[in-house]
Amino acid sequence: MTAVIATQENTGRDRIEQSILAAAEQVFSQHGYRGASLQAIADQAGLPKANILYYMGSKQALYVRLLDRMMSRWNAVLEDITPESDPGRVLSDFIRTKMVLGQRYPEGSKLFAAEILAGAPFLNEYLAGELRDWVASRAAIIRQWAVQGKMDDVDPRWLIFLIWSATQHYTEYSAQVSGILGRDVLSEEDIESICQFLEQVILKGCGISMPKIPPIPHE
Amino acid sequence: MTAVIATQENTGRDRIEQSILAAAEQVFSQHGYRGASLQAIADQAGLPKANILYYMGSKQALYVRLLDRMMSRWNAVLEDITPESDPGRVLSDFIRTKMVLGQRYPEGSKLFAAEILAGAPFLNEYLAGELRDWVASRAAIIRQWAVQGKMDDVDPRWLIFLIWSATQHYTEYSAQVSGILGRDVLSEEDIESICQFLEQVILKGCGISMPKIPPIPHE
DNA sequence: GATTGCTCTGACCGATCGGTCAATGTGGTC
DNA sequence: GACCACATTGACCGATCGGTCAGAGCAATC
Repeated sequence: MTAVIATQENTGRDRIEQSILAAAEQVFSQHGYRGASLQAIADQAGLPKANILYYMGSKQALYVRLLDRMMSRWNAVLEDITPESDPGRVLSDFIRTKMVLGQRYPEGSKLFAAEILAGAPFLNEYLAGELRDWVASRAAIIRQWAVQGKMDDVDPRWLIFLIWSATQHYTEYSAQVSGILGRDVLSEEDIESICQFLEQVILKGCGISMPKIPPIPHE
Repeated sequence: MTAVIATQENTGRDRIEQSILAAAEQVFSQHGYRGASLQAIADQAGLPKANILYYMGSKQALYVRLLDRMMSRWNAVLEDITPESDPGRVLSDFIRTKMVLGQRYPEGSKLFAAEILAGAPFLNEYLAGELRDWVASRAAIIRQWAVQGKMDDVDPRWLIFLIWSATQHYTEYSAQVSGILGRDVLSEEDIESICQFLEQVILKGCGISMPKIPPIPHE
């Protein structure tokens, strides 16, 4: 009572905003933009509804902010590959990185999926702009790997989509995967087993020998 | 005016129901169960809102009916495989059948995806029951193929999920794929190119030689 | 202790939600 | 043409939607 503790900052603006974002991510990811209600987000965050709007301005601003946050988490993926890179190592890392990202931000991934399902009304520019360029540049490098004989001559775009879809499946379809496997969440061993399966099948399927040195330790 | 045409049956009950189902599938697939409104469905169908409820009873009944219809379209897939089947032929057919289904019923596929994203509130029983058994029985057969040396010893569950996700991607993420490829819809050539890629990578990745005879002509 | 600048929130707004219902229309039977 | 079963739909219900706002709470400054 007498001592003033300055470090805790328990009700700081930042902390409140983060809790709102976390609650909103959960609700939006389940029901999409239209299906989510500010009241549900407020209940999830344990705050009055008016408080959500005080901090976030509007439903749309809150939603866009979540999309931006999720997209920023992807920026580092496949950032530094070159025609000289080892395809096995790069693709193996790509698979594991995407898998880890999905496991770390399941709500964010589902939010992204719901946005795409709705026809990407808020992400059209991003998809046809930044992301398109991202894919094009990576595809160009992969094509060079094929020319160099490091791998089979497969369409790089389909390869990228394959890795995206195969890894995303385990977060966005977690309800289906859980129902079929008969457990609520995937264990560490499950994840490792899936990663090894995807590495083995995709690399071998593209005519790439497995990398000798184990990939970067994720985390 | 004078001649009564009895064959057209332009306002028959069945025709109206089908048009409502088509409209509802489109709206539900975009916005999910919560996000879809009966008014939007009615507008899409060109009918008054009360008419929708007269034919379908309730929003939930309409939704469940759409889910049932979509699931029934899957029943024939991988129905008649045995331990003696040729893995290459079976998996190749599986890939093409799933791809064609997704292209034929894009709204139904997206509806299914939205339901899973929401946590599968209406499909929990199905997933943990019928579908689980379906996967288990197919997985058992695939495992026998591996024992017989027809293919590598990969986890059949991950293989099934891989084919599901890779094919579904092109319908459920069509907005993303379109944005990246820079065209509104995938051409016949695109689809064929994707099928060949998936066949090649997945079969080779599982240690299966490509089937000599081309697969069943779809359609 | 008066003033100031945020933080917070109950009460409220018009619009829309899923759903009900009474009234009217329609086609066939006797 | 009276009757009947179904088809159709405008009007309405209470609940909830996203969003606004006035005012209470509160800590710091003077």
